[in-house]
Amino acid sequence: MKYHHGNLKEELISSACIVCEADGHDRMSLRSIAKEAKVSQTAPYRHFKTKESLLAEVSSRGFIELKEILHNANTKKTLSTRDKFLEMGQAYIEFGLSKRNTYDLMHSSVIDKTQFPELLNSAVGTFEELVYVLAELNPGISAKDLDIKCIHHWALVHGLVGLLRNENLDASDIDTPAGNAMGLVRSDIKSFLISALEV
Amino acid sequence: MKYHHGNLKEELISSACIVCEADGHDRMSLRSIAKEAKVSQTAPYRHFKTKESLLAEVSSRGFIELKEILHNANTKKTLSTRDKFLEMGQAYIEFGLSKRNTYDLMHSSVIDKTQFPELLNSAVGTFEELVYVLAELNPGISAKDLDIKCIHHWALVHGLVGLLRNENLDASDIDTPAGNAMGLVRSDIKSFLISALEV
DNA sequence: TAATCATGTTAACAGTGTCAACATAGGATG
DNA sequence: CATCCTATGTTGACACTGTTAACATGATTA
Repeated sequence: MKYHHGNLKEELISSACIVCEADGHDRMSLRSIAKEAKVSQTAPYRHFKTKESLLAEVSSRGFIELKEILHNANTKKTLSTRDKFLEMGQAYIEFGLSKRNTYDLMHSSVIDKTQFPELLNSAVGTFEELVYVLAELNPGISAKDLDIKCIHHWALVHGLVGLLRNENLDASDIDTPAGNAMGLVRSDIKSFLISALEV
Repeated sequence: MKYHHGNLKEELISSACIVCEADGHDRMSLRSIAKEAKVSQTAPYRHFKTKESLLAEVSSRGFIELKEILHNANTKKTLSTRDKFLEMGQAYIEFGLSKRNTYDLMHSSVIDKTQFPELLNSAVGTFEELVYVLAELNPGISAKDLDIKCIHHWALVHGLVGLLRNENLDASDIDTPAGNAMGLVRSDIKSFLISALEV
């Protein structure tokens, strides 16, 4: 049996990605993923200074994956620019809903992004993908207005994910206006995006 | 010295509200707030089944406070309906930024809202405040369209809070498009709302 | 007065992140 | 090849966490 693992860092990260999405970042323990890698509970400390820094890596990969997803939506050559934009919006929301816990981590305050430059870059990279398509969609727009438009649309889809993901208002047994509205939107996200983005 | 505290439940809640806002809900320990109330570490369990249920109480109060803030904005009699609506948007965002950690808890997935009916009611109540002003602003709108409009605007301000609060993109030393745009929006939230809400 | 119940207490359990001290594998250096 | 160094692993320990069980006492009610 080898004393050295050989690929521990990578295995810890991918293991953390899986556990984090399965159980949520707050229920993920360093010890459990160390155990899963058949390694002692303190071995991860040779590769990550703290649990937070391992989570930062997981978060970073989340942003990179999201950027790829958005990029794919934005490069479907058969679509018009407007439809690409809509496709991106849908893809974003789908990611937020399907990778629920990872998305949670990505926007969680347990990680101070300013302390992890690599993570900050990944997050910013995601934003850039939105800049591209909005620039194409609004020729001649000023840089400032473009930036603000980006924030606007990013906030909208991000906020919608937050509402659909966390509130659970439509999942409850109680019949409420908010819950019903949420169910309506959830059942036809594309229509909602068309009306909300007004493109 | 009295054996019974007399008002422990209320003191635990208000203490939890303070600690939660100061340190964040994930860094708040039951034991520490029990200690602060000069009571044994298990005393809270006579009033709350779990830590989660205490946090649910904190969250619920957050929603109630937010509802009041929105209601105040919506009843400034000197303002037009449109301005009331804008005022509400600003008030919402200010709450999200100033009561950062409480807002975090309110939208956190550590609490399953469906298990705390009182919390669910508080959350739904906040939504209703938005319904009122939008109904006034859009006379003759169908119930369905009204609901969807609510989701739209709620998602926008909620998403914006999320971006401004968590991303920290503009607080970092790194000069990025996303960071610059965020700074622009943050410095003049009202202008952003006017352009984004298109009212 | 006696009994019951709400509300406190202490002791303990299993689990957590993290650190210090130690051990070894494998590459670099003589 | 022998030696040393460093990266990477180990064990043991610490202080902390939420939570439960068993016990004690204060207040209320029959």
